[in-house]
Amino acid sequence: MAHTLDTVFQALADPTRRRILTLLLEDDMAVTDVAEPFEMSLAAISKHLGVLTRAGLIQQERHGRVVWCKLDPDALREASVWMQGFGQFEPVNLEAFELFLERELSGNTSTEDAKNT
Amino acid sequence: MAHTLDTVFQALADPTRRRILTLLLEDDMAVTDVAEPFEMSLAAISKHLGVLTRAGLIQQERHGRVVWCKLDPDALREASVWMQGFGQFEPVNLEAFELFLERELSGNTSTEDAKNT
DNA sequence: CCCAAATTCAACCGATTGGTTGACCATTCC
DNA sequence: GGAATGGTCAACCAATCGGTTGAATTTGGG
Repeated sequence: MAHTLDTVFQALADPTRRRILTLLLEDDMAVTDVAEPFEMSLAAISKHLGVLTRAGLIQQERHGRVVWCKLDPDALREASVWMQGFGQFEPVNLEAFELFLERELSGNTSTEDAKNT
Repeated sequence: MAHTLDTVFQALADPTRRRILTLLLEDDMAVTDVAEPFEMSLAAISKHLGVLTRAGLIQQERHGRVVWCKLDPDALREASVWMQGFGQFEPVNLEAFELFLERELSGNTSTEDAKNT
C-alpha cells in the first residue's frame, strides 16, 4: 500500500513511462494498444505498466484477456503537493542567501571558520 | 536546459535527497553541515549533492574551502508544470504540504534513525 | 612551512534498472 | 478441440545507483 514518494518519482523519472501517462491522459487503453507506438517489446511495456501501477499512477483492470489501463492521478497529486511546497518557500530562501552573503562579508565564523581575506 | 525531467524526477526519487532539500529549505548550508544529520559518509552526501546540482534543484558555490548549497526551485517548478498537465487536481494547499513535511521530518523514512546516541 | 579542515576523486561492491528473448497462461473464436 | 490473441513470467544482460573506504586536493591557520 501507500505508494511512497520514492516510487512515484522513480516512476516519473523514465521518459517512456511519462509518455505512457500522456497516452492514457487521452483515453483508457489495453496493454497492447499502449505498447503500439513504442519501439520496444510488449514485455518491456508490461513492465513499465507494472511500475506505474505499483506507484499508484495508473490502475489496471482485467476484462477477459484484455487488461485495461487507466490514469489514476492520486499519487501524482501527492507528489505535486510535495513539490509545490518548495516554490512557496522561495522568498524565504532568498533571504537566507542574503544572510549568507552578509555572513561572508563580515567574516563571521558562526557555522564554519570561513574567514575571507 | 541542462536538467531534463528525467534528471529532476530521478533526483527526487531518493529519500535522502528529498530530506536534503527540506534541510536547505530552512537555510543555506555547507556540505559538512548538510551531511551532519545523516548516518552515511560525507562522500555519499557529496554525491547526492552532485545529483541535486546536476538536476538543477540546488546550486553550489565555493567560498574558500567551504561549498555552500542553496535551494534552486527552478527545476522543481519545471517538473511541477509538467505534472499539472495531468489533470485538474485540486489546487495545492499549503496545509497539506506542511503536514507532509512534518511527517517526513518526524516519522522519517526509517532508513535511518539513532541520530543521537 | 606544515598541519588540519572541507570536499572531492577513484576504485570497488551489491542491488536495481531497463531492456531482450522465449516459454507460459488465459481467453476467444472457428 | 485447437489455434490465434493478449499479457505476464523467467532468465539473462549491460548499465546505473547508492553506498563504502582511502587517497588526493585545496584552503586556512598557527
